[in-house]
Amino acid sequence: MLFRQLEYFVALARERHFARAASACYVSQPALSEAIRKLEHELGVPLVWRGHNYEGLTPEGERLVLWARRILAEHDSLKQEVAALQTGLTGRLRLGVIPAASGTVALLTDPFCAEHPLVNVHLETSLRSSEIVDRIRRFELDAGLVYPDDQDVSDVLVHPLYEEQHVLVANGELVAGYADTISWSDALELPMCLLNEGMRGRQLIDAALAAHDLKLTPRLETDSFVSLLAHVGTGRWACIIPQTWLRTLRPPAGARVLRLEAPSLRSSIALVTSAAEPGPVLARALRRTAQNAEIAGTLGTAPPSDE
Amino acid sequence: MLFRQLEYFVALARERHFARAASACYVSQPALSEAIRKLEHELGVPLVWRGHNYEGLTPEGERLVLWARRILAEHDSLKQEVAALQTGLTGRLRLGVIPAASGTVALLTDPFCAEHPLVNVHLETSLRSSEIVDRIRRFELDAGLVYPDDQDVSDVLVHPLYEEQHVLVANGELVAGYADTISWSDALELPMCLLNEGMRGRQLIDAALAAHDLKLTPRLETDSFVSLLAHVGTGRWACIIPQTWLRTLRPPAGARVLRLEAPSLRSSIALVTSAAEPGPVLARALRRTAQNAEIAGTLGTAPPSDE
DNA sequence: ACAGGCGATAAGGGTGGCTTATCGGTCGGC
DNA sequence: GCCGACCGATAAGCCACCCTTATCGCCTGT
Repeated sequence: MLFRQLEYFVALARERHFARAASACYVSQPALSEAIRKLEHELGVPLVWRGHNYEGLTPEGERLVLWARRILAEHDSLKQEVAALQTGLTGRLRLGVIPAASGTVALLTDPFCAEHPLVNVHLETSLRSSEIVDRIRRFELDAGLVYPDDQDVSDVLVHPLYEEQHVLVANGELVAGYADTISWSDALELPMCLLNEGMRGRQLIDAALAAHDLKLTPRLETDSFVSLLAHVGTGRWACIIPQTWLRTLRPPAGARVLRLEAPSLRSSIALVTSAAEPGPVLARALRRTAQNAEIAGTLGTAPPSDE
Repeated sequence: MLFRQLEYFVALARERHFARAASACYVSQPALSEAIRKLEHELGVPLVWRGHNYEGLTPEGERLVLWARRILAEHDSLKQEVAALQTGLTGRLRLGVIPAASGTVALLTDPFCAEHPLVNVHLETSLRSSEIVDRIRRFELDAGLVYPDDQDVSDVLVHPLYEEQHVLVANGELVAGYADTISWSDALELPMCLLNEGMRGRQLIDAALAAHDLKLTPRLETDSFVSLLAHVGTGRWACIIPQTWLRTLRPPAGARVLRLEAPSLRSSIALVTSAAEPGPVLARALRRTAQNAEIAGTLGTAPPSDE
């Protein structure tokens, strides 16, 4: 059995299409077809349901693809680790980040890159926590920043980094009557833009409101924190975002930041990595960086000022 | 990189000799030499110190061999698991057993073989606990029965099975004056044969005696429980062995079994398996058997009678 | 000095995997 | 109902890789 066959097989499981999988592996379609056939022959089991199209994996195939992904991941880890012994860490760190942490991730990646100048970091910042954890399990990502709550964290290592606390951001004139705090019910009176209902950051807000028997129907919904702040920047909108956003990015000109009355919204952000032992060097190095980076300290000292 | 290259490399690390490693892999010596060379070229690091003889592995090589063993073990696990889905469990379960448990191991292997008739079980019963654990870490054994005390059990799963308690076995005439108990100091008066000083079962006895400021210099030492009992069978010797031996094997004709006065010698026996996740199917199945087999119950009910 | 052991090198041969070209079969659109 | 597009299997040829045997260079022990 060859590593190449396992790569082809994993590609096929991912692409669900022989020709696409072949092209993803930079080989011709017959080459991939035959490799799969050889694999099936060697194991003595059909791995793929063969209709006239690809029709999914057999139970044996489903089982094999888990092992294959693991073995290929360890194959990568092996190469990276050996390479690290001579030149220091190299290679690519694939990091999945929930949008809420797309600003704070720099507090992690920046010291990491400083420590390991030869490592290439690839970020994906539009993923949901569950997608990130799944892809770490499939060894398609090395690590992720997620909301660990409500996640199935079996088979992954969870390393809490900091707690985010939500604040209201609005143009100074819209909230002229408030010192540095605003009640939830007053907040509802403002022209509000929020994240989409499918997003966890929004669900946190909805849940907090529901606890007060309040409900918010924002005039504008978006999938991006940046566009939230951009709307605030027009002077006619308010939004609710994690305060951590304002420590790493400056609030729009003219905007003020108000704390929301208790119960404040808190949700923890964690670094997750595969629990496979000993796992890829890069993930280990990232965990080490996270321990040293004092991220909670950097973010948690004081709420951002609105000067 | 091919699985075959990793196999060759692991064989070389084990045999410490190119020609022997090649022969162990059923290939010619140049084939193995070139495969290693290719591996080094591919990784861009020397893996083997090249003098005129084999001179050990470089740091990178030491690191690689750990990964290689792991990957090859997972490769095996993969094949076994896929095969198990169609025909039930098959393959070979490699089990390392300390001599003290070479009788009781049947309580585990027997139900296991009954449950999984297609599995071939290979026992090695002359290993020390530390050797067993090391070889499990190197994926050369699937599981073992060991004394978990004093062992470094990182990277392995430990599953306690039962406690052994030592008893004295001697011909009836030698111990005619005793009911069913004998003191340690009286025991010293008997012509005693014991295990070698290097063996854990002997060290337990020496430690217990040392606690009473006693010391035993047996007339005869051996590395085998069977030969101990054989000497007892002559009628002129006494020995001290775990009682569990007498539940699975009958004591010699004419022999009597006496409990030793407090503090009784107790030492636990555990099943250990690799902690690699999810690990080989066979090891998982063996753990399941161990849970169901009620071994402690079977052995611990009452001390063996000497009828 | 010489023999023997060890690992590297050389030359040749066979297998296996990759390529392009083509086929058989199914499905969707007109 | 037919035609075309798409999908995966098959065919034939080629190349590369890996294994073999034979030999060499070097060191070591006697």
